[in-house]
Amino acid sequence: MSKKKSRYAPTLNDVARESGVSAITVSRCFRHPEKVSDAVRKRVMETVEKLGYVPNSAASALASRRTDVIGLLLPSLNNNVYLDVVSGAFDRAHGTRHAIQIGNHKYSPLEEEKLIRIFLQQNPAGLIVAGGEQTEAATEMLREADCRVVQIMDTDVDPIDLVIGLDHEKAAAEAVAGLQARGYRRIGFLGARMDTRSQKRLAGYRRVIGDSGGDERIATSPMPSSARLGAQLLADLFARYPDTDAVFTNNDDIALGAYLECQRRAIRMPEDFGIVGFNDMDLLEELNPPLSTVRTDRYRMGHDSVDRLIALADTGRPEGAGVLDLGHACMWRGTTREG
Amino acid sequence: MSKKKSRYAPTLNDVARESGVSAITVSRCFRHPEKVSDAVRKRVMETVEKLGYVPNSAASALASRRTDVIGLLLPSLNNNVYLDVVSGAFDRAHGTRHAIQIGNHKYSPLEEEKLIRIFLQQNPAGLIVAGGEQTEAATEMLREADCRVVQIMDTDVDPIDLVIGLDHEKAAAEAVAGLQARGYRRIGFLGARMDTRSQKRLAGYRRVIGDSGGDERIATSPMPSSARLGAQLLADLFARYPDTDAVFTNNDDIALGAYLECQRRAIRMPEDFGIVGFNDMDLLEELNPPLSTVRTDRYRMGHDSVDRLIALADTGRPEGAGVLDLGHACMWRGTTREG
DNA sequence: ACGGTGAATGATTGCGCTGTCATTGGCAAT
DNA sequence: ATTGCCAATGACAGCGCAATCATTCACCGT
Repeated sequence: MSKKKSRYAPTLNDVARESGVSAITVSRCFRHPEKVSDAVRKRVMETVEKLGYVPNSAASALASRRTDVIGLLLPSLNNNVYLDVVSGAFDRAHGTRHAIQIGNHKYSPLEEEKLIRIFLQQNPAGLIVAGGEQTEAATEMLREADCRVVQIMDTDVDPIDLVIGLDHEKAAAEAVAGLQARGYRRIGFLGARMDTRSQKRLAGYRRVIGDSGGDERIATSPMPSSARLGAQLLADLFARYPDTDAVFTNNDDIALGAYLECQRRAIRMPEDFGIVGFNDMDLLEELNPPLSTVRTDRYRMGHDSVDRLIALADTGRPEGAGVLDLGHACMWRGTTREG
Repeated sequence: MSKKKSRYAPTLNDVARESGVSAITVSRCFRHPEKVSDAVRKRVMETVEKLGYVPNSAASALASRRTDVIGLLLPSLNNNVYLDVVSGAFDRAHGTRHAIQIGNHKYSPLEEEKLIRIFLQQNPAGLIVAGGEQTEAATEMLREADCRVVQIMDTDVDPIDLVIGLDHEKAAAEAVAGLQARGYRRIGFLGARMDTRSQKRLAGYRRVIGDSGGDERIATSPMPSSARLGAQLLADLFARYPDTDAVFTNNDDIALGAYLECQRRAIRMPEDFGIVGFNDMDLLEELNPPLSTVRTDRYRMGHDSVDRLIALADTGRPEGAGVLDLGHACMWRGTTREG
């Protein structure tokens, strides 16, 4: 297995010499094509094609003190929710000069702070953070950073530049109110991995239950979400509140667990028991009956974040601040009665 | 929203001055710590900590003509299978100086070739490809590359350096033979997105069916996998072969679709019908009955690939060639009869 | 005809780091 | 004591590119 040293890689200078212009003009053809005459640009690009020139991103980054990297900091990679964000981000970046660099801090604020520091040191074109519970220092770094920052997932955070997400409390409240409107009266909440967003969903649940004068019935766990855990949580809830007639859950994994536990106990859905999940994972629409849930647009969060960052990088306009609420949609399907 | 220019970022020279050594010694503390005396290294590292120094990867890459980036080229990001690979890769890279850079070519060999070219231009520490059907040019580039290449997913590819995967045909054959051993006699195959690996699974099915003198019953689609499609494929199969008594599927999404279609038709599993999926997605073990499937270790493929690449990068040893078969495990659960 | 104007292009310089040598000094073998 | 050797450290140059400023030249109005 002999690895040859890679073939000679052409540089800017090679392209410049070959096309009879100076190196900087070739550079401009890539970074500021509008500043080069059509004739020259055409000639240069042909040479680029001919030699198979690919810009050296390290040299470019060093000279310009910025990169075309967009950082994407996520709390987990074991979760379909973030896969969708990643997918959207990559789709948007595809074909542009921008690269997505993922960081996974595993729900650790300290780890996140470290990653932010490392990412910022590279002068990224932008940073997308799905935090919510950053350390003080992390927030400060993001605020001071000389790149744009998009905070995704939630809308009720303190905005740095741009926020793209949804209001989890509101979405949860709507789901719970929807259960009430469908005649369910003793509604419980199941939640795992109670991160900030789950807390917000719980708050939404509490608000609606409180407003209607009902009793809270809550089963949560700090463990990561899984269908198995969802089943356990429902069992817990039944043990404490046997007359519970519906649950709103933290997410679809937990909802699936509850759903299957109901099947095992031969509890009829939606007649005798209602379930509403959160996120709307594709698979669960196919169940019999299909799962009612709250749809969120994670793909678009990833996609639009990158879209905005690219737009800002290209135009340089400082515009773009604010909060973009992607909203949600309650999908009333087979695990809840007709409204 | 005023973005200050980022605070002054310390450089190697700052650390060097502050700790009373030369810049190159500081550099060595990071790249070749064994070449620096303990006393000096300790002092330097304290200064690094104090100043919050983070190496500039662009400068490092430019000067050394190599990066600590490990490329991970995948055919899809909409698929749990690859999420697991990504997850394993990131977990292993976490805390090392290595970064994982993902590329998504969406099952397009031409796109893959382009990505390989771009990635190689950066002098990555290593490249992980989940291909199987690269273009001629792509294969050639990988062969000539002066970084290590790990081919994952399959074992029956032409090895460049290291191959980490499993034998899909064998795994499929075992699953189908297992169905036969459990008394199923008219076994069908359901498959979506018939990429090379799916083709291999189909080949395994065909071999076993052929060897046992049975008739092939195959329903496939070029569409991406989904539970919905799985249900359709099973319906197709029943339309053509009403007496089919079991199916082996391409993957778990399709299996779930078939499973749910059986539920809708009130076909009893495992008594009257058997289903075996492929991949062993966590969720499906929780169903009632739990899905029988073929477990594959995608997480470990990602994890071990990065592990090997890091080991090779650190030691520089040219060792490491060969094929690492991670194997598979048939999980006989509730959708198949006892053996 | 003339200077003014602006678009197109070029020359120079340095980004922060590491490869490659060179240098120092301590220590063992003779 | 002298030599040779090796571990520890340093000086210097240059990686490939883009920011900055300088230059050229066509074209305009007067």
